[in-house]
Amino acid sequence: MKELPKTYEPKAVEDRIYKTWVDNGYFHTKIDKDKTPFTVVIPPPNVTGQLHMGHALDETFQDIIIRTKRMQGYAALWVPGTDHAGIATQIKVEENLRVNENLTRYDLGREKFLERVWDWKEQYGNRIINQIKRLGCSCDWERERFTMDEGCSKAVREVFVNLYEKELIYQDTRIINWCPHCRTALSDAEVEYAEQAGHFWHIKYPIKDSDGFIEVATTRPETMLGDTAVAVNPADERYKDLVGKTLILPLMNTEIPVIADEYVDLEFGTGCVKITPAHDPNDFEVGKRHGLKEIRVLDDDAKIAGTGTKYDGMDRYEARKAMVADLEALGLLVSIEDHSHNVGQCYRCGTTVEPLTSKQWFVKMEPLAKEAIKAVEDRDTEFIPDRFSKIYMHWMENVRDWCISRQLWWGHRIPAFYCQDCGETTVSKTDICTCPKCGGAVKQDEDVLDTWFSSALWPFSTLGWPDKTEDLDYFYPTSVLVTGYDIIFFWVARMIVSGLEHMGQTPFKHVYIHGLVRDSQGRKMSKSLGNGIDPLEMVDKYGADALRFTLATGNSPGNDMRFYEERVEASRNFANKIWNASRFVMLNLSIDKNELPEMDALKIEDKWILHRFNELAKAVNDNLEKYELGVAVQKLYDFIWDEFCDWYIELIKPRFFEQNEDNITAQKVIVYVLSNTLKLLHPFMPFITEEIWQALPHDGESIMISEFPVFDEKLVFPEAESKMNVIMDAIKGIRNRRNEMNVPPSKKTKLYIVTDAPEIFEAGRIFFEKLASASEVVISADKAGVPENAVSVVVGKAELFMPVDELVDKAQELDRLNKEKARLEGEIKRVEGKLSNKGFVDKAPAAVVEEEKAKGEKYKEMYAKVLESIENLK
RNA sequence: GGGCGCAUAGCUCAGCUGGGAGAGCAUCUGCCUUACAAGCAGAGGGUCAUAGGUUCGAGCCCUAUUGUGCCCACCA
Repeated sequence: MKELPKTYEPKAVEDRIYKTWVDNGYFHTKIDKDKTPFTVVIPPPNVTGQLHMGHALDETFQDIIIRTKRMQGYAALWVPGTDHAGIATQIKVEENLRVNENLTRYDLGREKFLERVWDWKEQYGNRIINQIKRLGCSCDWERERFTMDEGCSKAVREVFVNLYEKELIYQDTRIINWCPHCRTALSDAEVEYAEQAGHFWHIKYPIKDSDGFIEVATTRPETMLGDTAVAVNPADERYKDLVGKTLILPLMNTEIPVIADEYVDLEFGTGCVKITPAHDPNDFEVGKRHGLKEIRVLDDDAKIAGTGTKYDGMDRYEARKAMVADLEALGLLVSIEDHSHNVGQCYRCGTTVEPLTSKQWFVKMEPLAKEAIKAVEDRDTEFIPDRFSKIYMHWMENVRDWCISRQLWWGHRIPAFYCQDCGETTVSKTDICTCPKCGGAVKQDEDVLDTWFSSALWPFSTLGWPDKTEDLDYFYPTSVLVTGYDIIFFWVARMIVSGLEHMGQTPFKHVYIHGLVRDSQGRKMSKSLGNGIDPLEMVDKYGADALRFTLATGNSPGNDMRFYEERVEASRNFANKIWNASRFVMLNLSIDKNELPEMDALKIEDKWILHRFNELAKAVNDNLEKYELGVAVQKLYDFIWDEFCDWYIELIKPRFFEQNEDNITAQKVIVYVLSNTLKLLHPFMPFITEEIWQALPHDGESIMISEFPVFDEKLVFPEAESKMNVIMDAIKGIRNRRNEMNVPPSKKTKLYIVTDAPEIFEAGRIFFEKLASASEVVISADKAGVPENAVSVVVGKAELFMPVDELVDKAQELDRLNKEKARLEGEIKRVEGKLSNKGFVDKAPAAVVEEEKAKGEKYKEMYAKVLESIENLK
């Protein structure tokens, strides 16, 4: 047996073990008709950066699930990959270009620029994959995918053409969200709203051929250049006579009508709303209803343009300032109120987005959403926890058409071709050069698709769709999707839509939603705050197992978690505890097979630990089945530390240090329990469990492909359990008593056990010597032999006495006994109260009633003993 | 404006379908006991936010309230 170091050194084992797993092909999942498939597709990390704690959490959960299922005998497939992350990546590369070479993408041109992005993808895509590997993730690397690889690109075009042909994709000029910094359209989901302090400007719009005017209130005076009407509520008595009149639009000096529309709120502002159809979503709708012109006054950089005024060329905020000043000079500015309102911001760069009309491509959502709602209603897909299905439902029910075109270069180019001659639009799965209608030259649409368009296809594009592959047939639909609540709308919802539409089946049975990882103060980890903790740094310092354990523990689905280093340290300590317990086992091992001994040879403590282990196996299986990962791992922790290490190892030490038959039995039991516990723990802490398992007698090549333990009828020993509980309670009672009296462990005392259940205590005789500092154990039915000067401990089924050299302080002893007496009186009263309650006895389950009765008996027994002790003391 | 979380020991959080409140860290006491001081043996500390209700029985279910966080929403 090689000498094992006293502390576990993850660095020395992790890379080596991971390599063996990969080399032996354990991660690669083949189609196996004899097995049930269990499929997980990874939420592909963006190729923009590096692994952060959120990824670590996400990957850890997935790996726990997939490793469990693999050990349970499923054909468990975890498909890895990365996302091209359109805007995010393009911004990064452009930034890089600007800083290093002082160039813009326009300087390079589309083709050259895209080469640069591919270089970036190569570098950072690989980096993040390597980081995932360091966490120990058992992905099938032979199936690694990228959202812009050939297959995924093919899927994207297939979907685009299909939807176009079904008229579910269309092109139209509508009001969209525009990010002037990224210079692209955004979908509604990509806009984040933030409360901002602003103003309400009250402005006079003169009435034509009159010296009267209408007062409008606006938060965005600069858009007034594009006003094409002023609206009032038709029921508003104040303005009834003005409807149909003409106003002179200040600064522009054009004529605009006063119209009546229900949209206007009588109570709000002045009751008169300036209508700017080209720059406000509501006004756009009002404009449609009234046939108003849409006049765009802001260009793609959010500068005033095309108005023919002096404001042309000014930035939107600069123009606002200038215009307010001019209005004031003209005497048309009535007042400025403070007013805070919601402002939309680009989710990538934070720039205030501009609603404006633009020609874009859209997905018609309503018919698709219907199916997606039904799928969740019918529970074809279930959210864990369930409350997220409500959030999903609400979004789906109110979803608007999805703007999918982006004015970027990095992404899937829209497969639409415009004829230069006849103007025909052709949407095609393959590139075309000539117009199918007139034969003229065509030009492909310059724009690319929303990055989420390709992500939406991920569960089936990664399995080979649109080709009818065996993989697709076998592994689709996937089993569970693990992701954070922050991308339910972006991703989960759209995958469900796509899966139903193109595969006719929802893409996953379960959606396991987790929360965000926050810092110790509950703040979101972010680069700008500098409060992020690098998961790789934690792996370096404490090991991947410790990090994984930390992330899996004390966490429940859907809830955020706070992360701080001390927790990883505690996890590392746990790993070390396992290491040392195993070291102890190995240092004392003479057997070379892992097999249970004959049942007849088992001693009480063996039966107890086997029984406890068996209960653990059952619980862990149950919890994992219900995705209660945090509960499962907590139970493993408690079992290993408290029951296996602190009790079982201590209990068998006397046997271990003697070379007899007993010793072999103990060895067999401990090897069995340890190796099987390691199996249960393996999905959570893959490296250390493998390392130890390999060193123990074992069958098979690797713990990761061994069988996951389940409940075993043979290992049910309830009697041994309850007897051990009596013994352990007695030991704890003695320890407690000795500690109270400041008796050092080195000072052994004789122990008298007065009991009417001597067989239990006989079986535990040696434990009292080793674990309760007894120099000698005397078991008897009465107190005849117990010396005068002894302190007592009353436990279930027995009274224990320890003679001490020092004189016992009678007053103190009496005080303690009286307290104990009062406590027991309380307990007895409570139990009797319960048992005399007819409702309880009649309605509570029999087992619960029995339990109460047993407790009552025990307390009464103890009470009698305490009374007796008090008598004796007097 | 609507919806959804959370409120449990000093701190961070578990607590699975209702059957006498738990962990880690922190604090206090004693231990280098031949696996582990990254450890061992003990201890202290909680009217489970508040008020009602259902139930034989509520941290858990229902209602209301307070505090706090998040998501959604076109009030210019």
